[in-house]
Amino acid sequence: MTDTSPRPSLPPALLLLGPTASGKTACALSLARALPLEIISVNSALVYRDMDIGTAKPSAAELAACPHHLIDVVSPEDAYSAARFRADAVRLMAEISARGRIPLLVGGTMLYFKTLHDGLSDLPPANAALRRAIDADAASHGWPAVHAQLAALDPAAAARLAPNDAQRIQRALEIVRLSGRPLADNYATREDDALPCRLLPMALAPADRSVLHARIAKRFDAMLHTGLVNEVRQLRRNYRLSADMPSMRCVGYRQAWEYLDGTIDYDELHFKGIAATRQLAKRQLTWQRQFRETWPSLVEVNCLRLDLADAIRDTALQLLAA
RNA sequence: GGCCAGGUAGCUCAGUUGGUAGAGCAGCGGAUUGAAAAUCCGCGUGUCGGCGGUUCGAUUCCGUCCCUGGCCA
Repeated sequence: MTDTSPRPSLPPALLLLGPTASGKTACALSLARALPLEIISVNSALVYRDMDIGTAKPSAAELAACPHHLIDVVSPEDAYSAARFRADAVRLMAEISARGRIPLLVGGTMLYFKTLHDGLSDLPPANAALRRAIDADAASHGWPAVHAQLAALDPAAAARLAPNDAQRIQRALEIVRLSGRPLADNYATREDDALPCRLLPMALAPADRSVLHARIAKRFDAMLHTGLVNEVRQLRRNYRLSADMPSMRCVGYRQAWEYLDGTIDYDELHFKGIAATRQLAKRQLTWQRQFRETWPSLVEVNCLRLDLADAIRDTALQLLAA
């Protein structure tokens, strides 16, 4: 389960990862024309229904061109998770392989890819009531105080976290309280659901960051012209949403939310939306550098080359033949 | 053309009672186990508009020129 090296006994699964705006969707559709694929989306934003423009969700025609999975599977009011992704992806890979087709896992949520490659520990799931209590505590005393509480319960866990890392402090405290054991003990027990496929990973990376930045700006402009603000207006009307929900923290949606609240003006929406997207791309590329070092079989392709779709198709065919 | 206010980091600005300067944002690097498009950590030398002058020393004071904005002609 922690190995991407060839295991001929298992059927193959192609992986295609890359930063936002690197051309993953087009490559995936091109691959689907050449191979009997089903696509599994590896994207924490595409899971949300009615969030189409800001997530650059594939069009209805594109979705119809090839079976897609893990798109539009939850309400914007709900949370998805890395663990749920892994379970869903493992099940889907097995089902698709059993149909005699090849799973293509494509997306930019790098933690999700990591859960496939490295697996997860057997941890207690999120507990809404406990999280609410911790949030309330942090609101009145500050996260450093919550961090100090964690330090009293589990010094080693606290030592690994910055006093302001709200999300991880909350999760660590949640795990320690629910399990009654230190975080390290929890991490030591691994889930034992082995992958049903051998992973053949491909990555898109830009040879020149500034070109990716230009694409990001152009695409965000297009989203605004296509009606991103109106999409968020509809979401606010049709769902019971708040700014701190995972769906409304997505790039573009957070800024559109602030714009609709009147906190920022249109120019700021434009600037901050593009900046947030660039920052996302940077974090994704940091993950990819790490994958490059730890996944010996990872094949990287420059996403700025003009014959990208052909290059990816050829790479995939080579990996499958090997 | 005259008067006034400005010209300091990629952007918006602070500051130095004369000892060559610092915030926010952007950017860059890193971390990342059920919220991850999240969350957090680290990184600031820039002819302080140009040229002269005063001074041991000028980004700071003086002169002059250039540029920007406003008001008046």
